[in-house]
Amino acid sequence: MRIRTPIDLGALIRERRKALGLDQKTLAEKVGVSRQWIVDVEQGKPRLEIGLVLRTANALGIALTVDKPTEGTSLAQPVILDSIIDAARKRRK
Amino acid sequence: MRIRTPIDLGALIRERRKALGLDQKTLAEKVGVSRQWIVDVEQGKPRLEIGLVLRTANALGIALTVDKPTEGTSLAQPVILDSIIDAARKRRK
DNA sequence: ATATAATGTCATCGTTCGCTGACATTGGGA
DNA sequence: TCCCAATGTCAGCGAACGATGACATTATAT
Repeated sequence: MRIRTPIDLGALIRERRKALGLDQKTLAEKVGVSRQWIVDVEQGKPRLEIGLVLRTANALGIALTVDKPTEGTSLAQPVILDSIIDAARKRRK
Repeated sequence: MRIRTPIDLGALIRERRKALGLDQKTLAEKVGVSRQWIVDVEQGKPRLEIGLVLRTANALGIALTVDKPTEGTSLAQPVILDSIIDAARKRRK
């Protein structure tokens, strides 16, 4: 399933939360945000923090992935991506 | 490749921007944000707006997808969820 | 039908955002 | 080597966030 908008992601978070048998209060406690925030993200509010959104997705076992560019394009190989990410993490610290 | 944090996504955005031969100013104009915002997202700032982040990814042709849970399996196991959440809490503090 | 749980909605407040513009530093082409 | 492009960094400001708590509405269990 393709994620294009905050509404797409919010609907997925709600679906997965219900599939896991959790209510909004329980998920909020597990993620470490307010229940109001869970309401907001499930409703697809566009101005929420990307860090909290990714954390919520991770907490629900939602694996966001990016497809590799199709063969023939000149984009970077996976190993280069990994080193870029490693470098970014080092800069963060 | 798996996107877990704003830094993961920021590094990917920068890599794809360069692969497309764009500079920060050009991408900013294409997305409709400031160049400062592009600097921020590439550096993995966690508190940026999810709506702008997704719009930037879309503008670069980055397709974010979510794998469906395999048929017959129950979703993520509770113990795995708990450890992920515990890790998230430790990072937040 | 009733009671409780879950969700939706709203307001307040301290904090941070995104834009803008300027300036410093680094990268890259000639 | 030089010059310009690209990127990094910084500050001020109006607007919105996330937490909190309360209340209304809907869903669900009995």
